[in-house]
Amino acid sequence: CCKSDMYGVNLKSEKDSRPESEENCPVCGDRVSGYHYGLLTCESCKGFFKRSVQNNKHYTCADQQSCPVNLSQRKRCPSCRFQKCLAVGMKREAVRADRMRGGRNKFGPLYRRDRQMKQRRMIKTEPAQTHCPHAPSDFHGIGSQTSLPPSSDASHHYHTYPSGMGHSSESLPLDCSMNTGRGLTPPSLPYPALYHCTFTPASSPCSTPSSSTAFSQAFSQVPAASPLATVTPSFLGQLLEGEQDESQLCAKVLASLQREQANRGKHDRLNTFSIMCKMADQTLFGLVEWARNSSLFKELKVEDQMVLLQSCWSELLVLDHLCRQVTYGKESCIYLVTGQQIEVSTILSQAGATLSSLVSRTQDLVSKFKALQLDRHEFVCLKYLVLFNPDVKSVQSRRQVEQTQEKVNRALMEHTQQCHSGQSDKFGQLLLRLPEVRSISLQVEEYLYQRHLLGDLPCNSLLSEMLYGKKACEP
DNA sequence: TTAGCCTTGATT
DNA sequence: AATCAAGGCTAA
Repeated sequence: CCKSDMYGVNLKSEKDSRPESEENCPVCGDRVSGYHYGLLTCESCKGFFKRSVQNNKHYTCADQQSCPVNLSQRKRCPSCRFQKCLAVGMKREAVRADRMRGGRNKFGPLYRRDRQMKQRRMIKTEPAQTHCPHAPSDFHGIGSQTSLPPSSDASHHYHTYPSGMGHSSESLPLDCSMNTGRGLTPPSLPYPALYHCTFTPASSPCSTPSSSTAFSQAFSQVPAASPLATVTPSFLGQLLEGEQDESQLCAKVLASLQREQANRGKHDRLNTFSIMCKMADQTLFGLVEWARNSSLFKELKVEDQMVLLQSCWSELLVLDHLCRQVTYGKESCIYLVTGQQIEVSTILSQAGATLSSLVSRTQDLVSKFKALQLDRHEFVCLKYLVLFNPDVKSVQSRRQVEQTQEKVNRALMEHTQQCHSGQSDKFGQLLLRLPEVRSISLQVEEYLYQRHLLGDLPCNSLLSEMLYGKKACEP
């Protein structure tokens, strides 16, 4: 069968075929040694967390509470390390007050569910049946829950990790113009506390039948109750509070994709491009929600809100993508919002010119951002700077937008100077990247529009609506 | 203090 | 009996 090597992307290098779980510790990136205090972590973070809780430690960060926590620097700032432990979902309650040894705790079932989910996502749906690269493809790993034939031999294929046996069917046969090649590696959640976000009640925006437009729906959503419990003193802190939780977003997107696949027939699966569009669409929903919950944004007239979002949605998507790569992305892989990863080389070897160039440009930018060691504060600022763009035509309260942008700009400047005084002119470096973000986002729009003309774009999506809306406004 | 290895013991 | 996440121990 031709499916094995026709895309030439099946096996990773020898050295990559690790004998154990693919996952890395969400705190420091070290090798995981099992479930500890709520999720898969490495041995050292397990120990660190245990000591911290047992001895009731209260660390203080000597810097700005945004120190990098990784394998080489995890010892540097216990405060930020502990914060990150909590942030990724390690549970204090799992540390025993009575210090009793052995046995199991109440998290046992959680671990089991998590394992099941991970395994399910590794199981592919169906063996690739077509030899024709023109045929639409499955997206292995998504929707497997609902589409897995009960007693199909397919169910036996993926009990081990994918790279080991060279499962050729792992490579996705895709429509020619956008091959992403090799199957996605099983998602390792950035914040693997997936059990936190077991599926949301089916009220997510995407499932709404389209009586009105997606955009107005996104706008008519009742804004989520803002988590105002803790009020951070700093302006930057407030901006950061509005950030959505990546694991929740991930779960939401996965759930929506699974619903979508479930609603389709066995032979009517979404192809990879469509799935990417759906992911982008869901991410976009999240970004609109983010903006709308932001107190700064709420101060604007609704008309201005819509115009601004209409103008910068693709830039926000690009920034969001960049942030995800910088935070979770491994070298040479693209990290999707679902937690899945695609090898860049794979995409480059199979994508057309436009997409290749897009991916390369974006990866270049990722490297630059990584080199600059962007922290979360800075990313949020960039998002705000992009959102509050006073140059957008037909903004009514231009002055207000301008002032907000200046305020965020100042906050960003002060932050970079205070927190990263070592990096001279980090502030300037950050701002200098924005034109490239803009340019990439325009190229994305252009690319999507081309695909739309080819009829490839799923309709009734916020994504397509934004795209057409903007095209309609252009001269 | 850190982190790798060891012991424990309820659950499967 | 096997599993595996708790806590414990100890050299660096």
